[in-house]
Amino acid sequence: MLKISRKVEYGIIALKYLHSQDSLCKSKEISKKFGIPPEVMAKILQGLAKAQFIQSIQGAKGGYKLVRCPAEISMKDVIEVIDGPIQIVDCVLGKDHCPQRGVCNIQGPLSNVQEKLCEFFGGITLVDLVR
Amino acid sequence: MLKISRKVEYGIIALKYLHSQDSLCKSKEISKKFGIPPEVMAKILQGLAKAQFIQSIQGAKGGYKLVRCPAEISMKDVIEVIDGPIQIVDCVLGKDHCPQRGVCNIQGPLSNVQEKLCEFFGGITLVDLVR
DNA sequence: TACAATTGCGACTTTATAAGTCGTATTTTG
DNA sequence: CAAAATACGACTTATAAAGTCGCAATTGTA
Repeated sequence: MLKISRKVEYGIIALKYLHSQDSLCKSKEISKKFGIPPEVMAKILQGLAKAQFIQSIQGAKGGYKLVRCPAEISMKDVIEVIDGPIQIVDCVLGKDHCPQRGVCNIQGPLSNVQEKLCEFFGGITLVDLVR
Repeated sequence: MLKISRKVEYGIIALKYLHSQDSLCKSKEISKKFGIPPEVMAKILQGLAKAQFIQSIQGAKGGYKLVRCPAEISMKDVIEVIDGPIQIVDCVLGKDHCPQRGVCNIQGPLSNVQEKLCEFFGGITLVDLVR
């Protein structure tokens, strides 16, 4: 309920670590240091690389490094890259055919809340998470 | 992910309905009107009654009615009554023994985020959800 | 050029939690 | 006493999160 997924946690942990290191880090190195399952860590870093928050360098001696300014990485970004769009209820973005369709009295107000929540997480950056 | 549970949705729907009616409403009446499973609706209303947001009257001719001012019912209240405390990650309130214990670099900052999130939902009242 | 170390990707299994169901007791009205 | 409602707890089912496995692609180095 209103939980941040462990993947997002792992992502933030990794981003913070990459920020503190500022040299090439291997996926296994991070997963070992923080007790994160290595396959999971790998996939998260791959996703973050695809989204251009970090840069990946393949091959032996490869690894990842942060390439964006921490002030320009928000929690909203990280959440959406890793878990997809923030959606407090299924109906708001219209994906779901819930039984309340038509009579539901909360869709409008909640879509409003959702928007504000996005702004909330958009306003929290890696800088805030480093403190 | 960051979802509001269906129970909370149902709770908000019911509270809004009770607000709009302002006479005794039966659980089945609400569940029927909004396509909510009656047993689920019943338990949610029981919880809201226990928490003193609504008043329950037992027996034939019984039902529920709103007894608190809508401006004094926040989403945080509703969420916590129905689903328990808002907890964006397990570690923050210390319940969980996560593998990151000790090396985790995000507990402090995230507990801060959690606090702000509580304020966020504490600031949204039934009045806002009626509009 | 072969090998080791790394990232990249997809399918699968397991586990946890949300959601819903069922049965029965209790209260109150007529 | 019967009918209509709330009250409560145990159980089952469905869904989503979390983790595992296997193999391909890339690159440095002996």
